[in-house]
Parts: sequence; structure tokens; C-alpha cells
Amino acid sequence: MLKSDESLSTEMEQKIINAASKVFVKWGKKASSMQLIADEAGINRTLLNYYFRSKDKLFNIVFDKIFFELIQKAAEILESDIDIIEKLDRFIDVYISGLLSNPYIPVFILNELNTNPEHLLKLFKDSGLKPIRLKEDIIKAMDQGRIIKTDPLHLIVNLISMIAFPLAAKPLIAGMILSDQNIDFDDFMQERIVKLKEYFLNSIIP
Amino acid sequence: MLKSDESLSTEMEQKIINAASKVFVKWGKKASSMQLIADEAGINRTLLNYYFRSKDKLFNIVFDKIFFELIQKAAEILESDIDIIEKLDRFIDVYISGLLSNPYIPVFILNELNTNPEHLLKLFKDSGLKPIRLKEDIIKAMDQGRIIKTDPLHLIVNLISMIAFPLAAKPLIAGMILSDQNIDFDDFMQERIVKLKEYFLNSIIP
DNA sequence: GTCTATATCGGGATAGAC
DNA sequence: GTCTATCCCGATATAGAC
Repeated sequence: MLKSDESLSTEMEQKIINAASKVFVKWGKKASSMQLIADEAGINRTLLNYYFRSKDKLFNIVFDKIFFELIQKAAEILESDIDIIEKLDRFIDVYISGLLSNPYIPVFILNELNTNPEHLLKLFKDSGLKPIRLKEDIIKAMDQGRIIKTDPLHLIVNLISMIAFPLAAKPLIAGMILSDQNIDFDDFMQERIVKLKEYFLNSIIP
Repeated sequence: MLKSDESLSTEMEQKIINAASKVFVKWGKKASSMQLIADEAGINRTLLNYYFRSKDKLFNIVFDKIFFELIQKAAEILESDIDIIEKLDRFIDVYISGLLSNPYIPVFILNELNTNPEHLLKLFKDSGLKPIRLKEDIIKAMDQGRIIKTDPLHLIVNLISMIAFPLAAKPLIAGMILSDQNIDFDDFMQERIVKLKEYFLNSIIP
């Protein structure tokens, strides 16, 4: 089965990006060596430079891709015309399920956020997403009496926190809280989708 | 003012540990160079090796110290005999105020947690702290009807998440949510101590 | 205890052969 | 496109002079 040079090239690029994603997300930028990435991809180290010039460029491609996928999921939900309660419900669903398959992502993002905030904020600005729209939806629902009156910004922060933190702190939750009780982390998080919806929606619906 | 060799030595060790804490916490283990730490301490680089043998040893001392201080604060509150509601109240207070002075700490801990979970779990085991005691307090209060019946483990995870995540994600909150509204992060977090108590306690008290 | 000089290593990147 | 050989730099760590 012959392929054109171009298709071979993109296939290799894909293989490299997948390997690089795994390594960068797990170990962070500095602790990830090009050799590790090459090993993960099963190729020679110098090929990484051939295809992506430098470690920096490769990292940025990987990071931008992961961040874009995250933000796009949010945009789809937030900018749809569904009801606010349904939006919040879906938000919990989509993010917990999505991140459960790769719980290293939150810390990976937080890391880049702390060491290089401009990079991430630029990506965010470019994405055009306005999380403040959610605030307006919430205020409207409060005015209609469908949600109890409380500070909308803190409410949004609460929700994001309860979704993201347990995934970022997986070994902490698993090792310090669940292991004594013989509970599996993935089971706990699956259960959490239901329990968090229940808790959060109960806490805001009068 | 003369000092014995030993007192000079511990003074220098303190200076190094303080400098190393700052650098490690901000940049992470790999991205922190011994030169950076020496600069921060205002001393020659080789002195670091003289006093602490290796970067690894220095890092472990710094990490263990920071982690121990965190866990000790928790132990003091959780193991005291005060009422459960008051415990939760204090928990929010102490941790938000404490971490606000150094918001890099949560990501620093999460990083080590992900790349080297055994290290942290060993420290935790050695500390003897049992966060499960909190679970029992909560169950008791539920049985007494003072707290609404809900899953206690998820409740604990919710609380820890709402406290720690906003600090870990400081540049995200500041840049993506607060900057539009001209709100200062520290002001927001000070306000959060009050708002979070209000929200959380309201959500569990019948 | 503190500094300079140096050994050693690992990692990123490129040149050049195939 | 892929590999080997090589260059170069930054970083850890130690030896040895003061």
C-alpha cells in the first residue's frame, strides 16, 4: 500500500505529536527530554528535530492542541441555547468524563499557567471564549427566581473547582482518602458525576 | 558579635532553605537550577553542595518541610474537639489565608504528587493524619440531623476542591474571569473566605 | 567556610552520509 | 526521510587553594 510523501509525513507527525503529548503531559516541559519522546514514538531522536525543528516548537504545538480541545468543549456548551440548568449539568458530565481518560491534563495546564501565564492567556484571548456569558445566564436565572441569589462569580469558580481539582489531585484522593475504604478512583469519579450534579444543583435551586 | 560555628551553620542553612523554597515552589524541581537558588540566597553556588550535598537532598528537605506544615495545620483543626460546623468554618479560613500568601504551593504539591506519588504518600502515612476522622464527624452530624444527608466523601472532596483549586489556578481566575471585571485576585479571595463559608454551610445545613 | 577551577554528564541541535 | 557523528551548552558535583 503506497502512500504519497505528504501522507507519510503527516502520519509521522501524528505519531510524534501523540508520543510528545503523553510525555509532556505526564512529566511537564522541562523534565521531558527529546530522547524520552523519541523512545515513546519508537523513532530516532533526531527525527523530532527534522519534523518540528525544536523542543519549544513541539511543546507549543502539543500544548495549544490540548488547550484548544479543552476550551472548545466549553464553548460548545456555553454558547448553545439550552437552558442554564441543563448547561451546568452537561458541563459536569463532559469535563469529568473527558478528563478521566487523562487525569494528568489539569496539572499540566496548571503548570504552564504558573510558569508561563502569558502563553495561556494569549491562547484564551484568541479563542474568543467569554466565560462571562455564563455569568449573565446565571444572573438572569437568579432574577427569575430559578436559582437562589448568590455571588455568580464565586458560583462559577466553585463549579470549576469541584470538577477539575479531584482529577488534578488523583493520587491524593486515591491514596489519602479512598485507599482506606477500598474504593477505586475511577469508580469514585464515575459516581461523582451523579453525586456532584445532585449536590451542586440542590445547592442552587431554591 | 561572635557566633559559634554551629550557629552560623544553621543560619546559613536557613537562608538556603528559604531561597530554595521560593525557587522550587515557583519553578518546580527540574526547572530550578542550583545557580538560581544560590542567586536567590545571595551566595556562591558551590555552597549549596557544601551544606546539602545534592540538589535531590535539598529538594526533599524543602518539600518535606512545606508538606509537613500544610498537613499539620489540617491536623490541628481536624483533631481538635470543636464542633463540626466550626471545624469546617476554620478549615476554609486557615487554608485560604495561608495559601494566599503563596499561591504557587498547591501546584507545587500537585506536581510532585503526579510525578512522584510514592514520596508524598509515604510522608502522609508517616504523619499519622487520618482525614477519615472527618468523615465520621460528618456522618454523626448527619445522623443528628444537623447536616443534610449526602455522600460524606464527596462532600469532603468538594470542600477541599473549592478551597485549593482557585489558588492553584490563580492566573486562570485572574486572567480569564476577573480581569474583565476589574477585580483584583487577592480581593476576590478575601471575599471568597466569606462567600465560600456562606455557600458551603448553606448547602449542608438543612 | 568560602571561593575558583575543573571534571563529567545529559540534553538540544545540526551537518553530512546514506 | 532516516541515521551516525559531532558540536555545544548548561547543569551538577567535586577537588583543591585560600
